[in-house]
Parts: sequence; structure tokens; C-alpha cells
Amino acid sequence: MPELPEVETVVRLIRPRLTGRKMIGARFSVPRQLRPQTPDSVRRAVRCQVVSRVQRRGKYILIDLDKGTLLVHLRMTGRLYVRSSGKPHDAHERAFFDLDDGCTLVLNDSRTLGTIRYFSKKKLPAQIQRLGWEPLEETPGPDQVRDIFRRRTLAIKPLLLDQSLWAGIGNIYASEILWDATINPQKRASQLTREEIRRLIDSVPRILRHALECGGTTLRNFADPDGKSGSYQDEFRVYGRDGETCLRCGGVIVRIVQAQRSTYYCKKCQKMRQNICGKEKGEIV
DNA sequence: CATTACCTGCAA
DNA sequence: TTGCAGGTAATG
Repeated sequence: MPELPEVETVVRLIRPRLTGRKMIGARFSVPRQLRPQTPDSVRRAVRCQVVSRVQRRGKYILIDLDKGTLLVHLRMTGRLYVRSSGKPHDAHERAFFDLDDGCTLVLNDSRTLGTIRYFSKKKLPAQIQRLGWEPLEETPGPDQVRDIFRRRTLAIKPLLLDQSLWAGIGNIYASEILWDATINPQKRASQLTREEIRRLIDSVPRILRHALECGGTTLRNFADPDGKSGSYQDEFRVYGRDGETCLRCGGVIVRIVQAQRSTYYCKKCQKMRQNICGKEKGEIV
């Protein structure tokens, strides 16, 4: 479930069930997910601590305790939920934090790429410090974005996946945002026009907010133990729609690969545009 | 900058 | 059997 809208949805679901609860134990079946820490050290660190706050930064989940913070990243297949006592287990549950009310905070992660680590207060890890704008809270100015893009020759789509610009955009929403902003995903960031940058800055929070209102995206029939699932997949304009028709212009949606990841866009309305000055460098039609 | 590694599960 | 999947860090 892991782009910003999905992570925020998870945080909102677990927050009321965690806040004020004391952790009385912890178990981990894949020690690698805690690296460079160990199951023993994390278990000892969290034991008897009370959850004071649950937050999100980019795609990271921060579970604040009295004396430190648990940092969880779901990566590709991670799911985080609070299970009531007696409810059935699942084969892919990898980490368990037992709470004083009998419930358990569970990390379910089939590919085991998700990460958990504990850090004591005051020292925010580098991963968090490197993150860029929080899309739902701050909107960068066009000149600021232009200054950054000016120096970047990378295509705009893979650049949107760079968490040091906007934090929380992933592979699905990058395509959806660029469709919304009517920008060709292969266009180099340095070649974006002032107008395209303006539309991009506008589209980023609007698409992510809309997805959040839908409860995020649920792909591949993920069964949520709470019976909750997002519906944004019904709102997709381009993602996974290759061969289908563009809902804006009737053009064909195509799939390409950029930086080893799928990108979807409309070949007609997201075509590389001409400048007033003529064809742009690197144009691919 | 691009490529690879880290993993498992499912569909083509 | 291969390729692909909502991500990031570590390599050349």
C-alpha cells in the first residue's frame, strides 16, 4: 500500500488504536528488516514505553514513544495494522508489537523489503532529513522549483520519484500527476516551461489529496484485516490503462519503461509540445 | 548518471 | 519459466 495517500490512510487507521497504549513486548521473524539493529535491541528498547504520537513523513511512519521513535517503511508490500486479540494471523506477518490492551501492532510484508528501526529522541535519521516538501502541507514557489529543475537533465517522471523534491510520490501517482498536469513524462526537468511547472505544482497536492479522500489505492485484491480498502484505482486516468482511451482527449494510453519502472501516459495530449522557439531538445514523438 | 541488490508471489 | 510488482540503498 505504499505511496503517500496509502501511508497516510494507514496512519489515520492505527493512530487512535496506538496512542496512549504501552508496548509490552515485540517479536520479529525477519531480523534483516531491523538492520543495523537486532530483534533483541529493538524489543528491549520499546518495552514498557507508551505511544505518544503517530505521524507520517513522506512514506515513513513515525511511532513516537516516551524516549524514542519507531520508524517504519512499508516499501513495496508492507501493511501495518492493529490486530485485536483472537483475530486470525496471516502467513506474511513479520513483526509484532504487543500492546497493553491485548491488541498487537503487526507488520505484514510478503516481500520482506519493509524496514523497522528504533532511534532515540533528538537524532532524526538521515533518511528523514533528506526528505523534501511534504506535499499536503507545503507548496513550493514556481521560481524555487524552476531553480532546482534547471540543473536536472533527468526526465521529469523518474525525478518525481526522488523523495528529496516532493516526499511521498511513488510510481503510480507520478504517472497520474503528469497526466493531470499534461506533461510528457520523458521531458527533461530542465526543459519544462514555466507554465508546465506551474501546473505540476498545482497537480501534485490535488492528485494526492483526491487519492487520500478515496482511502488510497488497493491493488491486487489486498485484503485489509479491518475490511477497509482504498478505491483510488477506480480513479486512475493512465496507470495500468495502456491500450485504453484517454479520458481527456481520446488519444491512446501507452506504457513505457523509465529507470526500470513502468510509466503510463497519453500519447496525444501529453505529447512533447513545441516551444514558441521551435522543437525542443530531446523530443521523442 | 545507470545498474544492481534486496525479496516473494503471481500472471503471462 | 520469465517478467513484473505501489521502493530505496548501495554500487560502478
